[in-house]
Amino acid sequence: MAKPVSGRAELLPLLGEVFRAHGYEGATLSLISEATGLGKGSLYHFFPDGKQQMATEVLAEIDGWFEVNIFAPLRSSGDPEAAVAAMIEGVDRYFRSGRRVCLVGVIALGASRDMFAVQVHDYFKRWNDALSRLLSRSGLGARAARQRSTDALLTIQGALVLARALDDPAIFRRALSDVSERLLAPPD
Amino acid sequence: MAKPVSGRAELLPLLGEVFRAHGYEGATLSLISEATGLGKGSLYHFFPDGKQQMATEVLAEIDGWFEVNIFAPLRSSGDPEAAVAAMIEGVDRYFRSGRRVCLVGVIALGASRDMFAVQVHDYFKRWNDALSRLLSRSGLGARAARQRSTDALLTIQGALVLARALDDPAIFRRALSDVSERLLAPPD
DNA sequence: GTCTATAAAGCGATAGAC
DNA sequence: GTCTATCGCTTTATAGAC
Repeated sequence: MAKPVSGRAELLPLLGEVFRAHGYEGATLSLISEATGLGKGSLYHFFPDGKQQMATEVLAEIDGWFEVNIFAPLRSSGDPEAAVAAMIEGVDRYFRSGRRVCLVGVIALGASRDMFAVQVHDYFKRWNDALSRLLSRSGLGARAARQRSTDALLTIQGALVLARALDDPAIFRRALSDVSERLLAPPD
Repeated sequence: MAKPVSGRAELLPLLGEVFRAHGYEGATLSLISEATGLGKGSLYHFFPDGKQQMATEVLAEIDGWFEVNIFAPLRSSGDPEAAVAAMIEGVDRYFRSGRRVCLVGVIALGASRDMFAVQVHDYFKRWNDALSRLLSRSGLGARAARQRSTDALLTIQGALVLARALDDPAIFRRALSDVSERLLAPPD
């Protein structure tokens, strides 16, 4: 039983870690209650629609974090090298160098994908759009830019899977460095 | 309710699809019963240790399929180009061009990873070893071979995640073609 | 806003008839 | 080998006291 929690803003990150660790199906109200120090009554006070609302709001909070810290800088930058470097560093910190899993990816793979299909789709689409447009602005053709951007996103997701499967965070850091290199390579 | 099933050999693939679609936690005995057309009594006749045994045997069957169709050919081939092409084609067929998810990856991301840690770790390690040794035999340095091999595995996993998240199987096929190219590129 | 108590349904697993 | 019935427990969710 952790320390009780005052506001909804403090609540969402704790909920996020439970969903990350157990997936949507595996995240029981008991686990959530234990992680937050709040009884079920209190949880339903904050989230009248229950578990689904909790996950929806957690996804929205994650989306908001990436919007501010990753997507927006990508959109407003005129310097591809600096922007890519900043994205890589932000991603490395967010995923704790491969020791933290991507909740959006976890949900994308599971049965709960249908329930959150729009949020999952949007998160990756907006990331992909922001990144590929940055590459386009830097002189790359639209198709090549889109291709490199998609490759970057999928490499990050795959690195999280493999790093966890092999219990080797170095896989993630190495993949991030590869991503950076491929993103900034001269046009083919 | 699907048609009843006679032997254990017919049972495992059906179980596999349920675990794939719902994850370990989400795969309830009711869903399994429905998918196989077998009552719980029959399921426990085949798998006395219940759900955990089912998943263990499904993972073992998947591992066996990859051992025969992917890993072994990689180990015995002297022709890297042909071997990589055969691997890519086998992977494309197995994952139905990105429309089917990787159960080992799904479990690696979830809370049930600890329960199946050895099987998950072994699957990827043996794949990685077989592939990186093939590249070494073809003249690549051991470090570069290992690096390219890891990159290939993680790209496949990430492509499955992103293809599902964006509901776009083309992402998977394109990623496979990239993997093939990077695997067979001349030494840096 | 937090709690306890509880409802109703579903869970994994078992027993025993056939 | 398959089934139904059932056990004991946990699940999500609600009600109502404080």
